[in-house]
Amino acid sequence: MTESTNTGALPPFAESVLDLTERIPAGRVMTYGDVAEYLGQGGPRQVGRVMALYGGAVPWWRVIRADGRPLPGHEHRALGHYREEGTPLRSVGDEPRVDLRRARWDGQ
DNA sequence: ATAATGACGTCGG
DNA sequence: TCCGACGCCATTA
Repeated sequence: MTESTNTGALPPFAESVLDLTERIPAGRVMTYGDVAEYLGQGGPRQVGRVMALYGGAVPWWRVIRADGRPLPGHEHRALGHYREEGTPLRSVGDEPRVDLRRARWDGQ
C-alpha cells in the first residue's frame, strides 16, 4: 500500500511535536528550534512543517519564532490567546510581541 | 540527481 | 531595532 492509504496515521515526529505542543502550559511558549531540540530530532523547519499541516488541532499560538513574533496574518488571533492566558508580552513600538525571556518554557 | 521552497535560527552591518 | 545573507533539514518540482 502507499502512503496515500495510511489515513489517520501521523508520522512519529509529527505526533511528538503535536503532543509536546499540547503539553505547553497556558501563558508559556516554545520556539520552533526549542521544540526540535527538546525532541532531539528534525529541525525548526520540520517543526514548522508539522505545525503548518496539523497545527490547527493544537494550541499553535504557543509555538512561535525565536524573535517572539507570532504568525503573520494570525497576529490578532494569537494576541487574543496571549491576552487570555496572561502570556508575558513586550510592546515593541506599535506591535506587541511575546517576551521570550519570561514566556519561554523549557519542558519543566 | 540538482534546484527551489518553507509557520526557522544565528550572525554581521 | 531593522535588514540581508548564510546555514539547516525534509519535501517538492
